[in-house]
Amino acid sequence: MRRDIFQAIADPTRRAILVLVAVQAMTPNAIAEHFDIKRQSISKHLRILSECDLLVPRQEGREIFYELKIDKMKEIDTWLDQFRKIMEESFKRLDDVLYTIKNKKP
Amino acid sequence: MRRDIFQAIADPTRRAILVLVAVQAMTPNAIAEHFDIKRQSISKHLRILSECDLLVPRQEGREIFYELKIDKMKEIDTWLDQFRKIMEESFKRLDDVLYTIKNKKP
DNA sequence: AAATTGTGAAGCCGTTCGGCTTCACATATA
DNA sequence: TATATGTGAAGCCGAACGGCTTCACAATTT
Repeated sequence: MRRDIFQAIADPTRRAILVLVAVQAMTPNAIAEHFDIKRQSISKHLRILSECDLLVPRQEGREIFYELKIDKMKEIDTWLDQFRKIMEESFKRLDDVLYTIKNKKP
Repeated sequence: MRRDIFQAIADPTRRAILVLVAVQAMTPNAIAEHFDIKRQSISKHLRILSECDLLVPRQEGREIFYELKIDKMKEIDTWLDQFRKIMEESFKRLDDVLYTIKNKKP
């Protein structure tokens, strides 16, 4: 089964859960109250998010609080870095071109 | 049909296509040569990426070059911003707590 | 005009996904 | 002990996905 962060955040419900939990760790029931979805379905999402290490469960008596692992979110940022670098290179090449044109002009 | 950037980048092949095209605009055939996948399947991915405005086709004679629209990638970055802000707030609150503890110590 | 090449669209098939319902188990409360 | 509550797991179903094959069309080349 495909299980990576990108597949995990592909679902809008899961993205909403992440935002919710980012503010404050919550139990499955508390999370479900914010959606028009049954608790069991939320649990499925929580399992996927946990398997991807985006969430980590913390037992407290008979309740389980799900907490965001912000470090894992950085992996997305790291992936975006590729494009920042590539674009940076492009602009640099463009600058070179412009520089060459400018210096050829006189 | 679900069609947003997050669903688009959920597929590893599509992520690879984006990286490839980021460096240099390419035709479907040229892209397909980098994968062990039929050209037609690549075309499907290109259609999805185009529908999400991550790529834009540029006709040149009978060839079509697909180009990255870097601006669209920024939407992912914008989404990540939520978490940066939330985390910032958390640290600020933590700082407040530490500051209070420190000042109560006299 | 005829043949070749680049591309997209349609349809098929097996797999995955997202929701639901039902059941099982562990913890807390009476 | 008996009951209520919080949670996860399994199974079902319809929809979507990712790959494939085949076909159709437009632009180029001969």
